[in-house]
Amino acid sequence: MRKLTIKDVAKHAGVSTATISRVLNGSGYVSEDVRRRVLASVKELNYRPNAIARSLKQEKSRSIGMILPDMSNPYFMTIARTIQQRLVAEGYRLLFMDSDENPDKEREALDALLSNRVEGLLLAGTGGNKEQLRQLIGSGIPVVLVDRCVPGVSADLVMEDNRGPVRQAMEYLVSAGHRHIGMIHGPKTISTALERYEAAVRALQEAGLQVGEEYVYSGDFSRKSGKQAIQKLMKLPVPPTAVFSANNEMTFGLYLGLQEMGIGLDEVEVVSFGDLDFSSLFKHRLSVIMQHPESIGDSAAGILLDKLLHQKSAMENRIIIPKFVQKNKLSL
Amino acid sequence: MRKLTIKDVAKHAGVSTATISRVLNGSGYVSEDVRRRVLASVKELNYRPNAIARSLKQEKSRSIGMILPDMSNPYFMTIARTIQQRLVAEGYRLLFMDSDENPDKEREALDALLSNRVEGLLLAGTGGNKEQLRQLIGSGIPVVLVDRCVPGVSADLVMEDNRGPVRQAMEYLVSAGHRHIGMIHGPKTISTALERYEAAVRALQEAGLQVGEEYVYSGDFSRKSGKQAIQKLMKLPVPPTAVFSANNEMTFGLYLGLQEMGIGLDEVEVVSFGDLDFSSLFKHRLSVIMQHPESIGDSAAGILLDKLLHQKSAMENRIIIPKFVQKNKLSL
DNA sequence: TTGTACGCGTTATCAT
DNA sequence: ATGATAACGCGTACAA
Repeated sequence: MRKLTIKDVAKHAGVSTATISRVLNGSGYVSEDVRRRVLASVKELNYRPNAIARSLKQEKSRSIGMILPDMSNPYFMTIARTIQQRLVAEGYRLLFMDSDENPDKEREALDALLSNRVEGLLLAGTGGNKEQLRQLIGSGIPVVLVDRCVPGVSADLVMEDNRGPVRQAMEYLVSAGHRHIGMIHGPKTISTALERYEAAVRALQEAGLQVGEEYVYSGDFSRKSGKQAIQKLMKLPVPPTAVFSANNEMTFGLYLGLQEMGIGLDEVEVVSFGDLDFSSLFKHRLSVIMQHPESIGDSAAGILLDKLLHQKSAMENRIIIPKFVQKNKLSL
Repeated sequence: MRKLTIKDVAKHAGVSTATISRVLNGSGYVSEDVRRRVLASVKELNYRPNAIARSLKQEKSRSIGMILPDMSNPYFMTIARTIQQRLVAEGYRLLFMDSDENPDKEREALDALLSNRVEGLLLAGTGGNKEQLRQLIGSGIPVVLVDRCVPGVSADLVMEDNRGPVRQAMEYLVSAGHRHIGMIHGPKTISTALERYEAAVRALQEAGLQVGEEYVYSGDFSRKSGKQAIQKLMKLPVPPTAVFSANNEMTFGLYLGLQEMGIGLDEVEVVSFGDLDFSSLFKHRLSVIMQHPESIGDSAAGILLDKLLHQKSAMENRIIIPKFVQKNKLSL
């Protein structure tokens, strides 16, 4: 089966290529008679327009780039899913890449997307590649930062408030009587990690609690690092009675770690930024700062589409407020 | 910032466009002197070749399509992640779409991918769109079916053996003394669901057990349907003492359902096709048929790349054998 | 070693 | 209402 082009269809239908194009795009006038003949030929030959040629001619790729840090984190995948659906519904295709929290990979992804002339970019960044991002934004391509801001780069932004809920969570822990609170944080190059860290430390200080350095563990948002963290914390001379974990994956790791050490999962009071959707299945003393990935995705896609479809240019910052929920109060 | 083309670079470097192209693609001879000048110009202007034009000219899109049923199922996302990494490493880009187990969406995705002239396709199908798939394969585009075959469509295939492990699992349940075994299956249009179903029923029959219709629930591979299933099963006059669930998400739902009904999670012996990676955290009597999404992804990408890069044409069927593991024996 | 010019499959402009 | 044709940005055969 040879490569089928618009010319073949034109020949088959006995009209010019221009007419085929007009029928397929609904542009210009075409008599009902000819239209039917063309459509018949298209169907018979099973012709499908070449999107690449169309893109070149129109100087529009109809594609959007998205770079997320972790394709195996349900939080990001929910965002991805939401965005994907909205964009496809509007006739865009999504070029979706995974940076793996690695600025180098992120940079490569960025390069690839630019070569493909994406019309817009959605990014949950690693914190690096600031210069490229600035250039990119300067060049007029709409960029929407998702979940995380990139300090020094000003762009549209959809994220969740990190500070407020963390403060609330810490106040809860203190009021519950905890005096030794462990902290498992993410890489400080990532804005969400930094904000959660700062807010946590400040809230405790204001509550009159000193946070010993040995109670703070710097993880990398991975399950594995959460596990290592809790195992280190629980071996302290005075182990923490409560722990704050800065994301869902590390919290998961935390519980796996406790389990492995033979420590009851409900012996430690835990606050997690981000949900563990299976937590009702085991005994815990878990409170969660509930995130809203669907809202994030929806807002981000909405803002991007506004710029793409309606040339909106004002910059938007949408902050979604996560809710602090004591799951143990609900489920046990 | 205007749109930058190869001509601008040529002008800036004082050479012809052909030379620029040669430098950038490492094709043909270019003097070291000129090469340096060109690269300097490229960097200075921050020029990036237009992948769309390149694709058109070369009649190669350098992109691969992938359609998976569920972007929120960790099993599929692990496959996706693996494939994505391998393909990107070889210079391909991955157009990744989500069919949501819906043949209509799958069809749209297929159309979009064909319009984009993907050079290969990876598909975990819904079971529909057979005619299109046959055409597609006939047209010479390498297609690798992933995780699921599509009956009546012959193509390369990487999947896991469904029958063997299920038989093993059923024999285990029977030998453990269970006489009332519930079954939660997926849609029979999906090959994995059908195979698991048939194998389960046959194994029980051969063990001399009649499976009452009321013990069989037809789910849709979703968490929600697993929950509904168990809630129905446990309300039977004689509730099952063991349940077989045909995928990970339904097993998750199963436990959520038990939890909601106030039934101890370890009161029912469960066999799940596909792992629950958090199961060590709660009391269970769970056995798992462990799948190997990384192997699936790796093999699938490998086969596709062989065809793409080395024109291999022989058809391959790779069957991976999942291991039956009694998790309770390990973790409790 | 380098430059000229054509063509990839479309869409859009200008005739008719 | 329809057709001829230029142009989108690039790679490459051919010429020099």
